[in-house]
Amino acid sequence: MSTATGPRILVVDDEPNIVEVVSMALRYQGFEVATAANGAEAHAQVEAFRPQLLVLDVMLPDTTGFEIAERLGAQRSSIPIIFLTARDAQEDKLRGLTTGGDDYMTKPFSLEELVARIRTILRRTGQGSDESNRMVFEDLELDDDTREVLRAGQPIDLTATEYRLLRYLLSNPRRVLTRAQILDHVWEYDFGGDARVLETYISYLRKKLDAHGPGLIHTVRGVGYALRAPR
Amino acid sequence: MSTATGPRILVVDDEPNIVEVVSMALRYQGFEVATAANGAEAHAQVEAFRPQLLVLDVMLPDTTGFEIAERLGAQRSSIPIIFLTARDAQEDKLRGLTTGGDDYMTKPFSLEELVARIRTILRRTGQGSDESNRMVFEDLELDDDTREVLRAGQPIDLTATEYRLLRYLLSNPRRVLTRAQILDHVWEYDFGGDARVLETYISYLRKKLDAHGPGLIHTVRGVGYALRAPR
DNA sequence: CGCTATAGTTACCGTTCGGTACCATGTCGT
DNA sequence: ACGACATGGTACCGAACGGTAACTATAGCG
Repeated sequence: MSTATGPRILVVDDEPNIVEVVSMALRYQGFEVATAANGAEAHAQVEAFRPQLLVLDVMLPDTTGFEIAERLGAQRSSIPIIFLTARDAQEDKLRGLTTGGDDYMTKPFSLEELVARIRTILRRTGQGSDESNRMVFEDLELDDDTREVLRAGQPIDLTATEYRLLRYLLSNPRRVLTRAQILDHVWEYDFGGDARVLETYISYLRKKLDAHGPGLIHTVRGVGYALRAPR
Repeated sequence: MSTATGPRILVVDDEPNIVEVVSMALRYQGFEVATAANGAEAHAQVEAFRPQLLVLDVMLPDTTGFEIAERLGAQRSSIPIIFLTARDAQEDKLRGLTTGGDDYMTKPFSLEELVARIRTILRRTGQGSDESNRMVFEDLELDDDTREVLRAGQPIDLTATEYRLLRYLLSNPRRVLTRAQILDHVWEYDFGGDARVLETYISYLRKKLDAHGPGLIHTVRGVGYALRAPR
């Protein structure tokens, strides 16, 4: 049912591309999304849109994400924030903020990672769905808290990229995902490298997953990949 | 929605950041939290919120924590207080108060420490959960009263920082904790130093813990650490 | 039946990340 | 005041990771 409105998220960034990419991804995930390109718009949108979570670029044309966070004052405690910052920014400033239930990510990030963090925070603050942090498909289980992956009860060790890829596949079981979709979600949004990496990592995943059972990752030639039950 | 209400705690401090950080941490721990920024608000909240414990900054804009404590009068005996004070403040005044079942901490403190003290006091006054003061994971035991740590029955000597770190890990068994989370909880909340310290202390802990058994602290590369059963 | 495009696998290398030993500073107790 | 110990910072090493590339396998199609 498409009328079920998901949690409201406000995305604030002055780079239109980021806003575009992020908000589309979040809408597709069922969130309600509003956007703002500067501090003034952000404050207006907080009033009008009443978001349950903010995705907030630290560097904005007219202010900083920190200032916005401060000016939110009392409401602040009920609106967690995910700060976006350049890779080399001093993390100390941010670190203090994460204790408040906030979090931060360094640009460029993967959308898969962002969605995962949003889900974690909303779950923690009880505003999200009471969905488990656990994804299951056939005899494959993935627990996002412990970061444990089990195939037929057997624990499987995955690297960070392998894990992101598998989680994305698991979040869209049976659906065929195109190469472009997977690259866009699992790799950093500005990844410009060879698209062949994907095949490599699919290969890695299959090797580790199928050591304990028949193949779950199905190739759809000319299109992409899909998670399907083995026959 | 399961709003299982934990013990009610009132946090009083005029620094919004402190209130923010502390109240979020306590809420996450399952406490019900109200806040106040000055003496007037504090008194009002004691009336309205009926907290079972106060976290009370000594220096407030309109009064001092001591005065608030005094004015609470008769109710006082049933509401223990944790005073917060700057490091170099006269600790003599505070020491007298701790005998009454109260406690004090100097800023900056670690959240892990604050939560531990709150738990201790609530347990003592019988208002807390009937949770044991003992944490156990596999063959690892930690007793918060005696500050004893046992691995496979063997006592292990830990320094203060090592102990806080281990306790935080034990309070989130199996869950992967990010570097930022650990630094935020185990080190003082304004710790801005090099995050490498963490690895150093993980190393110390492993050395001491794993002298009596297989590794319990598991590295999740690119993310953080988790307490896991050895396989 | 064989050619071509697409996918899979493996190997390799540069870089990053984590572990540990070592050192400087601070704190506490005697 | 001194010594011992805890804490935090630095440096260096090794391992793991990610991405590229080269080679192999396979499917689709004329």
